[in-house]
Amino acid sequence: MARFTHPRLEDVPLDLALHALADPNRLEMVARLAAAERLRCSDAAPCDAIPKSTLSNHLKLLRAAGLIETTQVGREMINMLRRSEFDSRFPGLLDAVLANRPA
Amino acid sequence: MARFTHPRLEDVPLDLALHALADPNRLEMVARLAAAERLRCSDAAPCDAIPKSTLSNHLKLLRAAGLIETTQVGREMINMLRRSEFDSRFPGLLDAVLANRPA
DNA sequence: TTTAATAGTTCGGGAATATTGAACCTTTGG
DNA sequence: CCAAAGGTTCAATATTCCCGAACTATTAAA
Repeated sequence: MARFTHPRLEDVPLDLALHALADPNRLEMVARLAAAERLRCSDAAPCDAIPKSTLSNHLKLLRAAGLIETTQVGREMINMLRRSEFDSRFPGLLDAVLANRPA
Repeated sequence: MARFTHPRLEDVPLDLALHALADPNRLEMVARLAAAERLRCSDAAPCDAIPKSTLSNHLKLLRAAGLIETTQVGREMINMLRRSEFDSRFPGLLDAVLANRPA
């Protein structure tokens, strides 16, 4: 019954977006999603040491920040970056953040 | 005896910088500093409703993120943005954030 | 030279957030 | 139908944040 709610980008405040990106784990997840189009939750994980519930919570935050969209496919939750929408809302922001991400 | 410690920009992680910017009050303060060169703490405040101790704490965070430099002059603490240093460390980041700041 | 005011910092405790183990829900394979 | 896979939700713990009260340092006034 897991249905997700996605905000309209115009309703996402800058602070929320920045806060979502201001975490090493979430940023890594965003980077993976930026490189991969669509990923299951477990594949979007920044590492395997992170608990499932924490991962789920991070994804929820990224959704609330308008960064990702999640849809259920079978028993998997497929995540994808809302890149063009996010870029329209905050021009240049995601590029700048990703470009400055540590190697 | 208030002497402040400023990090080398190379020691500032991206997450810390983003976290510092991911707060409406602090972002407003950064914007004011970006427009004014040098400001006393009370003049850098985002509004007058904010308690002194909270303000002081915000400034401490901005310092730790390498965003501002504080020096004591008489009984005032003068703050200025470390713009060029920050820009060298995180190219395009501050510009992108400031450009997307709400009106 | 006291005294008082200005400009902030620091400390401590309550409020708000984050993390995560355990229990749970759904879908699919056998 | 039963068990496993893939996640979510809940609740308890841990962490972080906010702000009043007390404090420090510098300057102005008396």
